[in-house]
Amino acid sequence: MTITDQKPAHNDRAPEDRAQIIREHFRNAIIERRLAPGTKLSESEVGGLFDVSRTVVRSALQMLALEGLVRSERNRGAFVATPSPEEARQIFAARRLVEPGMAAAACDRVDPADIAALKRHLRGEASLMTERGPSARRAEIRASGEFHLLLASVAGNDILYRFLEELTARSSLVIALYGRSGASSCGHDEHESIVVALEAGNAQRAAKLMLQHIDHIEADLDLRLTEGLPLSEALHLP
Amino acid sequence: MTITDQKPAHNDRAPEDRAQIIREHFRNAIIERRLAPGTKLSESEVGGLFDVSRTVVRSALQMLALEGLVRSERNRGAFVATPSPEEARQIFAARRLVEPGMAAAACDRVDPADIAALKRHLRGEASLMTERGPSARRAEIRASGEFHLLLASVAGNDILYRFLEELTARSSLVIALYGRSGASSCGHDEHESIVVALEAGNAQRAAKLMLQHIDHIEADLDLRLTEGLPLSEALHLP
DNA sequence: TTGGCAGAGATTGTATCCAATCTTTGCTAT
DNA sequence: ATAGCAAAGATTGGATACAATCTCTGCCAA
Repeated sequence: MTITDQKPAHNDRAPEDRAQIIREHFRNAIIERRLAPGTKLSESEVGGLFDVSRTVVRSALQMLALEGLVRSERNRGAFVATPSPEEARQIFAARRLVEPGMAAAACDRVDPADIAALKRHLRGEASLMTERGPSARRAEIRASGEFHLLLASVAGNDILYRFLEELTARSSLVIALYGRSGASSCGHDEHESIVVALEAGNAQRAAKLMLQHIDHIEADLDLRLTEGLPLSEALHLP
Repeated sequence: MTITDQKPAHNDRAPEDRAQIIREHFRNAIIERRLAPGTKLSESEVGGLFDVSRTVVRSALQMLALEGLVRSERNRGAFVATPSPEEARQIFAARRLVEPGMAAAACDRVDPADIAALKRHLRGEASLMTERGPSARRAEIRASGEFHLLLASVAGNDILYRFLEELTARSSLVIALYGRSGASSCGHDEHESIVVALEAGNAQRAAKLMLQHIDHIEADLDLRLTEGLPLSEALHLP
């Protein structure tokens, strides 16, 4: 897998902030696992692909580094992040801390239009699960994370939304590295039951289901592998 | 108040990442309210003060913008952020969601050395409260936020620590704008009682006290003032 | 054969230069 | 006198050029 998989942005109607556009392209590529952890992101190469100078590429890479999606080493370059098992644990600990309360908050503010949007999303997830092929798989991974973001937007807190954007994206990296079953589709009906709780206005139940859901995602990980072997991280390099 | 209050970094033993150094200087200046919300941060001027090119200043400002401490307007420049009342509410909502659980987590992982560090911090806060002068006030504001960060480091989750760094810094801006009593010292004994709960290993009580503490900080704010008057934000400019 | 060293090539870090945009100032016409 | 407009100045956005650092390759010696 190389960064050449990345489609260049055609800037015909986007005169504003090209760095942001590049950032989003990489974000999507990382979430959908078209870019493997550890992939080198050369400034010149990226600049060539998007037809911009290194200046704007550096800006995009800096944003991605602050989000934890990219690891940037001085005088060495930028690489798609490879979260350690410890980092993975912290990511899910943060999600366990934030998301149940957020689901409860969403429950208090949800309106019929939100419910409709959530159900529409569930139908999309379901139809993706029936499709075959790697493209559908990618879309499924992506949709699974977006459910959590949709919930965050219902809760109506931009700051938490941004935080969860970071956490879900990094979770995708973690699942790519340590996921056992490969597909993270296991949780679809859990999404569904959370929406049911939301529709019923049962905040406590929504929070509890969300906590269980996160636990299930984390339970599918195998974080033992490189445990206590700091040098083994390097062995992941192709 | 101008950005000239900022002391330049002498880079004699810091050959690495000057942008990071500049970022931290601004972070501290904003937290300690030496830089007022809305202050213009001109790239040339900052570059002159730190004796670096605009390139590295831009990098620092971009980091600060992503943290929410600086608002960056295209072709206009960067300004110290002026959080809206709604933004302030979201910041404290996020803190209410995160910090009680974090206090509980800290309770489970705390060791005697942590307790000692926390008590040392409390003594520092107490002694600052007795001192007079704006310098002591600044240090007090800063120390008050650092208590929460200290707790986050006890909880041992780097990701939450970074998130809370952002939230406490932005809270400082909010208090500068909407704080009623000016001094945020009101909460010192609350810090103390949280440490007591921690020492007793009572996680539930620590969480409850933390929630109350955040509520008290927020209760000192007056968020009505500019409510519903979008244009009044501009009137804050000197 | 293996270890180390040196130099070439490649890549990042920073400064500077030019273009685009905004702001201000001063003039003109109503 | 005031509103509108235009040109000059200032500031940011982006590209390029140069410096610093790293990596890789090949040679030499043990």
